Amino acid sequence: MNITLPDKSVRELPEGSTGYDLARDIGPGLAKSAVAVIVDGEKKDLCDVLPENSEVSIITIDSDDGLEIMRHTLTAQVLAKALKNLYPDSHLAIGPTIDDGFYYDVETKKSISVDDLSDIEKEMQNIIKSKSSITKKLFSKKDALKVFKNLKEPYKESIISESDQKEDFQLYYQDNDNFVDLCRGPHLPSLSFIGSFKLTKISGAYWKGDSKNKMLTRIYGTAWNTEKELNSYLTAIDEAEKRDHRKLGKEMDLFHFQEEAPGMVFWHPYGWTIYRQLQNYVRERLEENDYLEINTPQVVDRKLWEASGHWDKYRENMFITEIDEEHANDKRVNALKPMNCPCHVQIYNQGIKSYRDLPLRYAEFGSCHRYEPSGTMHGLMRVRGFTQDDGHIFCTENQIESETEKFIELLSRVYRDLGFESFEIKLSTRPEVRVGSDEVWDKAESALESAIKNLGHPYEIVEGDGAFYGPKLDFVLTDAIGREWQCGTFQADFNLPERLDAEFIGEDGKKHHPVMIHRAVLGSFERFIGILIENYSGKLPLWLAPQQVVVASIVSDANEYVNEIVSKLKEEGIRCESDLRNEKISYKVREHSLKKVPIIFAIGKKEVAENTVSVRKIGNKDSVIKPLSEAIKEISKENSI
RNA sequence: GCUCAUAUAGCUCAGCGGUAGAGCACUUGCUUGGUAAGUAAGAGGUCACCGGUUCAAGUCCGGUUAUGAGCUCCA
Repeated sequence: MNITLPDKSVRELPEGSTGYDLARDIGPGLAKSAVAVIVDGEKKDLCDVLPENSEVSIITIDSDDGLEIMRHTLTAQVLAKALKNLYPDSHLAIGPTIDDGFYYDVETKKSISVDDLSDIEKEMQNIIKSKSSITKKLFSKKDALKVFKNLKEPYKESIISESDQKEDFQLYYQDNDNFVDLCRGPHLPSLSFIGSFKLTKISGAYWKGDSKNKMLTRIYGTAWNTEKELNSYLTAIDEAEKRDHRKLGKEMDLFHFQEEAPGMVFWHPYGWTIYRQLQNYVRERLEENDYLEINTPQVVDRKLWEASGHWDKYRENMFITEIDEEHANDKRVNALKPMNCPCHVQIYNQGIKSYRDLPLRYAEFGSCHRYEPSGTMHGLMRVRGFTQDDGHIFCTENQIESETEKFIELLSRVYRDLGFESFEIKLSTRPEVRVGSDEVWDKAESALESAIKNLGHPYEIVEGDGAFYGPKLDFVLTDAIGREWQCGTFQADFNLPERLDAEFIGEDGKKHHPVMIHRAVLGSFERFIGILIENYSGKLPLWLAPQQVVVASIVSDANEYVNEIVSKLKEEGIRCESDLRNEKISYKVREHSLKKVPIIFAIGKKEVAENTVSVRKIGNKDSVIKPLSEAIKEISKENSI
């Protein structure tokens, strides 16, 4: 039979040849490192018989596909077997690969904890030492079910019985052993290909990801071809932990949380300075873009939430308050606003609006509260009390496109200024359940899409992921270590203006409902500041840094000059402090460097005599001596963006 | 909300049945030192909260709250 290789060359092999035979035919080196094959685009085991006239490429252990297969074999054949050896009464569920590693879900009688991981690792090493080869057999549905019924593996049974497949269930075996795993494969031909690995964490996970189902134990691990790669991965994880905003927030004295107000931020002076800088910056951009800043109540009667539909659909996420009878004659039920939109419509609804008033852009730094489930909170990233850089644009259908363009331009400017050079756009289109006619949806979706196209920005369409009230754009930025954060959003809404009776008088003299666009660039100040801290590892750009300059004396004779410098810097609007403590300069430098102060002035006898400053910038080991006036000029320049 | 873990001095952590410990930070003394930790002394804790076991509980057990890692959720 003839097999076509990736370079289009054709090889002739005897009937019934396998991927391994092909590899051996090409060369002994390849045969040694081959772990699987891709047959007509599908990954197959090396032991599978190749079909006539197929296109085949060989996966070697050192390729990305090879690594993934190794991780897969490690979890399904080694971790699973180790678990069965150590906990014979456990039931195996599934064991897929993920980025950088793998996990296995298992149900155990006795709960497994992190302390058990090293024992499990040891058992895995024992299994790997056997260097067993892995073989597979094909079973019919009926026979496969029988096998797993005998093995008392209900999850495997359920996978098989729910499959549409009738024949060819693949069961994998190791030498001289009764361990069996059901798997779509492919697997390594032998355990000798397993590289370096480490079990990393343990947690619960619902069977099939459904919170109604039983919770299983999930064991996570990471695996690499070499010890070196494993170590550099583990180091990278440590580095990421070092920039955790919760840790840096404590070290830099930015904010804290406490038990009495879970999920609500206590902003310290330095943290609040960052917040204010960011807010001032956004406010300037909003003013440039013809937004009108407003402010609306935080505690609002349930009647409004009933009218907006939130009471029905969102109540379990709302903080509800009751006013006690001592304080009010009739008992009222209020809710802390989880969103600003209904309140913005109330402002829109004051007075009659004409088509000439549109588009009307309201913006609010809206303080919102949402009762997030307890397990979902995470530092500044997911909180219960937060402030959105929220805005609502009331416009006609015809104005959606130009408003979209204007918004994307605003957002790109903001992200660029904040240090995020690129972002992705996701366009979510109509879901199954929705309000509004198809005609309106057609119009809105194409308005959003052509706005992005006009600006030449790449985008991705997510079919059916729009809200029930309209299509939306999501903006995802990438941080310094490659993580993605969905921050900006732009959502057309055909529902709320109608529900809350927002109207305008059109050119035809008749009343119409405007389209309402919900939009945010940062999303929430709290979360965005968390992202900024992590992106910069706490070393914020000068204009955002809470303390911009610390002026530290080297000898106490310089104290007077230090105070003079501080007041001059303050006159220039530079945030600075003096450090006159009775400590050595290296001690002061170390301390302020750890607090990520961007600029340290060290002032000794020489500087006093020459009216200069010794400037040390964060990240630099060297300092530069320059005249005070020059130093101030440079900092002021860098400070204005 | 679910699973597992954690909660001891301002911070980072040790102690794991016999009436609290380290390093750093803090205060004071000495030191005036040139770019990432000068030195000595001192002060600082209802061991998250509530209950139980025990002659005796940070220490063992149960509950509550918060936090962490995941899962689920984020109209």
